[in-house]
Amino acid sequence: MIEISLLRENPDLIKASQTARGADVGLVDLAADLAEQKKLALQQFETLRAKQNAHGKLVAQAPKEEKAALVAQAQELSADVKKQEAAANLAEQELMVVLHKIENIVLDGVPAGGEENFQLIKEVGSKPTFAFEPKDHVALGESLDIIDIERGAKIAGSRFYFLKGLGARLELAIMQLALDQASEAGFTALITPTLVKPEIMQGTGFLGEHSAEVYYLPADDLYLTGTSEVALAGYHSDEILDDLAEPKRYAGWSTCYRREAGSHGKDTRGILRVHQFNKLEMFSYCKPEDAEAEHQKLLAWQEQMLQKCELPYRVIDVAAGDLGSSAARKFDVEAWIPTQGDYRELTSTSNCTTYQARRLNTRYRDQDGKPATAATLNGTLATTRWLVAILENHQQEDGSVLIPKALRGYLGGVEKIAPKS
RNA sequence: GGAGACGUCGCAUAGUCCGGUCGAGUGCGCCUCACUGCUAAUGAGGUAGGGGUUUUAUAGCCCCUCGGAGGUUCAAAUCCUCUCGUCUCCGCCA
Repeated sequence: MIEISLLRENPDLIKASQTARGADVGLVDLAADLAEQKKLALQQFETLRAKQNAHGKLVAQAPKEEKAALVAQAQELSADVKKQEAAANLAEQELMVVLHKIENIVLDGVPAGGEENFQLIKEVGSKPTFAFEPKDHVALGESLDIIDIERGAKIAGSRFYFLKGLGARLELAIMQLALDQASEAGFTALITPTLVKPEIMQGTGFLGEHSAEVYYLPADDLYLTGTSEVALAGYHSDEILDDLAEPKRYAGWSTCYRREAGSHGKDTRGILRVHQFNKLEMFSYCKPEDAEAEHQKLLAWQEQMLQKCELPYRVIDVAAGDLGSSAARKFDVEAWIPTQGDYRELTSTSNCTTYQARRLNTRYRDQDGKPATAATLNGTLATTRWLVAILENHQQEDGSVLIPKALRGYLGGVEKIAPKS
């Protein structure tokens, strides 16, 4: 949610942002009008209520014989107050509906346009060259006997899979490596609930643009989360954090569930796009003025992980139209996938500035001890999808896959995964 | 699943039976000041959040919030309904 005062003070900034996103610019003037109406309605209500309160004190103190007359007056007042209160509430609701539709103000420097208008920031590492025909991760998973997609489909349907043997251990190794790195960097590990109540799903904004993506359990009125960001963002909701001199950093591990409703026919092969996977997510709460620096740090930590996994990658600055509504800027780190001849997203980090925290009412005490809205940022540090990049980039001519050195310690020293004979 | 108790301003509690003098007392914690070789102790004062409004500002005034949502009433922390959460006992079960 954007700041209401911004509607009055700098509507042009919001409009420019909506334009860059290709979002509805008309919402801005509409919201400004509604805000004004709400304010007037509220003031009228407050004036009447003040009268009613003052009168109520008279009633309370009046001697018995005068009470009946005073109560009769009070009854009239009460009716007016109720009417005006209802009007003020209605105005508030109308404002909120429109306000929630306005997306976060994109930061300076974010490229305008849609998905294809991203800006390339850098390319790191060298793409592998193969003297043989490289296999894709599905073929490797099968020949190494570490990914079983057929049986996944048998028991749960398409986009489900089993990780087996060293495949299962490799996934845990990636998670462990990421968790260790995060812990060293000062993150607090959190294993989060993956079922949440409607108001949390709503509050984190995932029932808006992503609602078709979300699994829902009607019998219990609970939602399955598609990322631990939901739980991590809700963690400090309705709280005032005492000390944000240093950002508060959490590393949330959870299984993630996604319906992939809008992606029929896309990435149908393998485990690139699945209904269930594991993810380690970084999440930072910080002062708004520290948010951009924190964003760079999250990005640096992500790159560090890619480098530990010895993967060639590029970093892109995602265009305004391709940002989530909460994000003011987003960087994706994409790994090279040899058999696709293209880069694919392994991590994504968003600076949500105060947008997300305002809606969830997460604040901190500034230098004067006054509460102010915090900024939130999130970024992936590891997911199941990393297996795809690791398997494909590190495959050898003999059909084996070399394990990146940084991961070997988590696999009991195993250096490579060899095909089943 | 059954029975019951509870949810109040950082923490602990009073207030709820019998509605108005309660936006709310006390203790602890914390902050400021005084006293004091230092610390401790003691004394005085302060100590929730949001919104609006007046003012150069300090500050003041008004409105809302006693887990949440409704309702009754001229008036609700207090009465009623629902809901969420916590705890205890019983049952059942990974």
